[in-house]
Amino acid sequence: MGHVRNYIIGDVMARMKRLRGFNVLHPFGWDAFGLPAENAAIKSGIHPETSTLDNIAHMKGQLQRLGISYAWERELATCLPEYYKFNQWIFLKMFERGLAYRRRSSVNWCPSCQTVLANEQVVDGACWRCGTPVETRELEQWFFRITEYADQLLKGLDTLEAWPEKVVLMQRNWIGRSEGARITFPVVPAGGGTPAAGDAIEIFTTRIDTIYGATFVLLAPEHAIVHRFANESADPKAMRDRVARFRALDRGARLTGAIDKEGFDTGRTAINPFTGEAVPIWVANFVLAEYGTGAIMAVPAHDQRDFEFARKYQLPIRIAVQTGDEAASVESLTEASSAYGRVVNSGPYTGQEAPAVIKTMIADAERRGVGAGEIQYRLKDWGISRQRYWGTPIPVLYCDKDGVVPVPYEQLPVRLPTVTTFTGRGDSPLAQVPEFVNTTCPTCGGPARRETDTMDTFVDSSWYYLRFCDPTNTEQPFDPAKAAYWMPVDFYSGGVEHAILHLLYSRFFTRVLRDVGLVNFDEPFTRLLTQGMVLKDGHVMSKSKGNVVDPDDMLEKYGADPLRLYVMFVAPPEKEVEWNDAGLDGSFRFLVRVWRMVDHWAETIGGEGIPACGDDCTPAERDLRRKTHETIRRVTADIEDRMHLNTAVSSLMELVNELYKFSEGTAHGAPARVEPSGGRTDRLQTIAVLREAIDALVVMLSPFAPHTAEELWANLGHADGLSNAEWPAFDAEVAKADEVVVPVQINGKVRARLTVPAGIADDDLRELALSDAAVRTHITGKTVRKVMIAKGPLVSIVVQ
RNA sequence: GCGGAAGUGGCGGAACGGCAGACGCGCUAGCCUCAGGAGCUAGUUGGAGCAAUCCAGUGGGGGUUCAAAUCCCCCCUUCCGCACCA
Repeated sequence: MGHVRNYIIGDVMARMKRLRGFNVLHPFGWDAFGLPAENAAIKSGIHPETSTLDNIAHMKGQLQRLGISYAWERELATCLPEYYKFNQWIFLKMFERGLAYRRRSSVNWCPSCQTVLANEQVVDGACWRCGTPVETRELEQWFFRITEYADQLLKGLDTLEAWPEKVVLMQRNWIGRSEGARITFPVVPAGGGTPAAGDAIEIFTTRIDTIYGATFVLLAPEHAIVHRFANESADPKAMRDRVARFRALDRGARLTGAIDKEGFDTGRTAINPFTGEAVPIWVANFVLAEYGTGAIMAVPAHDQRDFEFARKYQLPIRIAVQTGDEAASVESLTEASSAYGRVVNSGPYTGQEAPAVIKTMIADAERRGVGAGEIQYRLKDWGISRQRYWGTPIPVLYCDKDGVVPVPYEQLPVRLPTVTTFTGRGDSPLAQVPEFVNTTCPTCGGPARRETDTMDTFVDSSWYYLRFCDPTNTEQPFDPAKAAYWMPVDFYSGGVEHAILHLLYSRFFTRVLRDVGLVNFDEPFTRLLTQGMVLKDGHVMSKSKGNVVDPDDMLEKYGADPLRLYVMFVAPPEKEVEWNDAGLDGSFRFLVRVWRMVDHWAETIGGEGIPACGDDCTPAERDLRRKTHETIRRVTADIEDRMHLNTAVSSLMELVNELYKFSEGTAHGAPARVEPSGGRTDRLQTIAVLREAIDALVVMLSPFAPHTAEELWANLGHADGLSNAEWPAFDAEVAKADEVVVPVQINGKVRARLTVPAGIADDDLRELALSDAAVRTHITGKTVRKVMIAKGPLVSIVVQ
């Protein structure tokens, strides 16, 4: 149901914009590769291709029954070679640019299933399928160098004015930029003495101003130099065992929660390049190998983690920054103070203030050749290798002579071979297909082996929006000219679950394709709407919870229009909603009410040749016209500017209520059919006013309830369908009220309401307010201090 | 721990410095009906009053303002994201 909501929102926007005269591209594609289909194959033996195509057929039928106006002629499915060929094409472009590369990296490995698991398949540190504790394995994996674009991706966020702030913030945090410095700590040889040139540990810090308080160095267990220290130690095996234990412990504990800070002394020391003193080097389980340099300078006085570590192992603590007037003593410290302030105990820098001192110290480090300013990102390169079948083959082969060889463009696509048995065991299923694996090297003609990993399915979804511009192109992913016409995407909606990965990857791909010369913009999605989830009994609908509301059932029971209308009416799109059948009844009733009302008038006011509304209206007609135009204004703004589709619907409901009242006042029925040529003008005017209101209503209703609206439109005698209709034009002159009700506040409380001509002069209004009977009872015997007229208008009187 | 969002009738929600509760659901009464899980009309925040009207009221407490659901500060609750990022 959540997806259905998303599609309806998009359809309302698309239909509305079409009526507004825009050329709208509203396409649909199937993100068809991925684990669910493969897991089903492992369980049931049905081939992923079969189940995927079945699913597509079923869902397509559902979307069509919902009346979502997709450009089906541009439909695409990522599992088809016509599409994934260009995943491979883009991969090759990335490879050429050094943006796709291979390195060893750790993965989650289930020893029982003999396979690699994605992070989300690891539940509480164990395999989701068999419950076996997950191990870490080092495998050669392909990566996309997204970190190359980290700065651009961060800066680009500032231009995304029509994105929810929340998503921008999440991306900003995810990218995680830190400004700091890389500092070299020379390593003292095992037996003591002067450090050898070039033998040093590099650390990254954002707080170089605290470096005089750096009393030890901490290494990640994975840090390369730890091996060497072990070899050079008295008992290499003992040290290696401790490291191995840390690495294993670390993993399990990370997945379940917090881990205790632990570490051990390597027995070695390094020189703090600022103080010149030798400080101990320890290994600590909380230092991350993947971030920075995998080594840190520990400043226990000013970093809470280092503080806890120092206290636990009785390592020295030294204060280097003072924030208040009084110097704190090391003995009295109960926690680290990470605030910026005045640098103390810091040699020549003592007395200088952050942030200036940070600049000075970095400059000095650079001049002395012991470090440099550096920017670090939390963002890591994107590992795209999956040891799975149902995905895009990575277009690379391995030749004994030529090494890693990209598949030539003219040999694309590298087709996914048909694998018939799925066990879920062993390495990549593709490795079990010799006809696939064994091939010839395009460079030397000798034997070569194909890469058997497939791509992460996020690759598929990182550029599909561009493919819609030119979905049948066989030569390139899309024609740049066509992309330039349609792109970037003006309106993009989806769940918040895509806030980081999908949207970040798409932004990355867009920039890569820009650098390749295929697109001429940086940001793929101009306006983003993150729609809320649809809940049932307070929980996300899911098969395992058994709380799924099947859209098919609702379509069966109510039809598409009430379902569409209800889903739009129940809450603003970005809010999550609790599913409620009773509300759907209400939407159904509303549509019946509209039908009945239009049906009632259709014969009288239908057909061609109804004149435009004239000026000599009865008060009732005048009111209806005003309501009509006020509704046009509100509905237009609600859909186009605010995307508050729920209030757009409620405005339409108000107009319908008004029409019922109007009909009531028109002698309980329709005036007799009046021929435009010989009719009485008052009747003609009534007809014209009704026609204006009902035409506008039907057109504005059509994005929400297209089937009903189309039928009504035809019944009203419009020869052309709604696709040729125009969104009604707002006339400010008509919408303007003749009279307005002005509240009068006395000391902040509304004590009276005056009905006055619109546009009344402030002085006259003040006069009227002060002479009003109800107002007088509240101000007699008191002193009027102030009378002001606020926009609205509204009168505010202050008395004492 | 850090960051973010949100707390409004019995319910979904409107209003986002200017008439709190639009619109809908539910409920109540009346009309129409053989009947109604149909339709129409009216009512529906709490308290006082026959009534006009008055008092209180947007999680709690303070503040800014002629005027606060709306802006600012503190607190409570719920949800979400990140979680040793040096």
